[in-house]
Amino acid sequence: MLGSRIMAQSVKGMRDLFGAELRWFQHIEETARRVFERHGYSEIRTPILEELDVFKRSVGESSDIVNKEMYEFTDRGGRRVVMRPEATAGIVRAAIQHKLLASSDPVLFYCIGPQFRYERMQTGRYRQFWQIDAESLGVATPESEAESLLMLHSFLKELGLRHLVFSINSVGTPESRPAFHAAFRAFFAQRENLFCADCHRRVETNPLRVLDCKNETCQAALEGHPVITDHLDEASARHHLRLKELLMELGLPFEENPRLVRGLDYYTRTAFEVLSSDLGAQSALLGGGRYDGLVKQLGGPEVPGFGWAIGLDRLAIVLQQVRGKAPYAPPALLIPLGDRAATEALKLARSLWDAGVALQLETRGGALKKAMATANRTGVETVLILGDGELDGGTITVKHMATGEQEIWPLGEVAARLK
RNA sequence: GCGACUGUAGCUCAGUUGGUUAGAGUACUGGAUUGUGAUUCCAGGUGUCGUGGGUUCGAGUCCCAUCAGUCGCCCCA
Repeated sequence: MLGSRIMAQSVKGMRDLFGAELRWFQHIEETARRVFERHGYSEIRTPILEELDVFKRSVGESSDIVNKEMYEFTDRGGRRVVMRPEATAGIVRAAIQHKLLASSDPVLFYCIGPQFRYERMQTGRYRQFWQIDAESLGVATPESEAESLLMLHSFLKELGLRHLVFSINSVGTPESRPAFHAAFRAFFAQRENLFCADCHRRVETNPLRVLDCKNETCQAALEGHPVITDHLDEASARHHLRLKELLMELGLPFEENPRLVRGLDYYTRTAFEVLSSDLGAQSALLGGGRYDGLVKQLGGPEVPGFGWAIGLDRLAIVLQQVRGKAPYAPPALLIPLGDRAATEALKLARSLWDAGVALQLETRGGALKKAMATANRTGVETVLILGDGELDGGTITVKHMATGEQEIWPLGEVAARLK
């Protein structure tokens, strides 16, 4: 008894989803499935646990995720395993394992599920968080990126989000990046005293990361910095130009952000993000990009890929801000009065359920007043009352909670009229 | 990993330089209405004051630790 209070506590950063918030999650997931299937994507569900190397070789050994944020342990068989911190690596691993990339056919997958990162909690940031992920493997064209972004756009549009702007950039290729690094380091050296300690570290390990330092002084010091897109190889430059042309052609709202870089090492060429001001410091609502070297790095053929991930927890917060309550109304409530009606209500409910009608049954057997109060509180729109009078007449009393109006329906018409 | 703040009824919160028996609204239960919901009226439980120590004659209040939450840094979804 003393201990039970302490036990009834979820692990730090892990939460239970239910009620209004879960309604939003469900609505988001249903919308995602509908839109993605319409685009020819199919679902994949990969394991929570992956071999440590899957993430070391993809996300990058220098990244914070791999260095200090992974739930990593040795299982009973002595395997080094990790609870996935992101979805892409596992999906690519699966595609390789099942030889899905053997032909030149594109592989279009989406994946909805929890991810795990051991981090300090903040608004919209949990240690178990949920992502919706879409990956397009096997196509290198800007057209495939436009298609993916178009799908993302209709997904967000159907959720009721407006005024979202895609922020895009190109981070080049591993071959072309050294040219930019050299130019950037030269720029940095001229004014290195203006940058913070973190940036001095970053300029050595990953110069791109200096560009998105949150420090205002550093951002000011970056004025006039060399732009990555000026140092691209010719093919990457054409690719970038073509994508922008397509986005304009399609009327997709975007802005070029030469300081946009991504935290995962595997991105090549196109990188993009969508931010939201409703998320406090955790402004990133979604992000993604191209990863042409990843499949090979994970032991597969040389196959390109493009994908993105959106945070469900954060998306739910934004939707709550702009749309309020989740689009959900509980089904009609059937209230029996008296012992005879209690039996008949179960029979009636069964026939309605069998006919596909959504219905809740009041089984507490208390006063009508109490049942009505519950119905009112939980937002029930229609109440069906079944008492001796109704049973004798083969009817049922129907009350519409919003207006308070009541009417009498023949029992035989209930199924049809409720549908 | 670092910093700031918070923790009192199921929920939202009061609670005076430390002072007796811990409060309001809402929700809950019963009644005015034994077949009608936000309303009104009356009556009533609301609780180990996050947890464990310490200071004190005395701690919801002060100190320490710990757990949890919120918000930043870092990083990302």
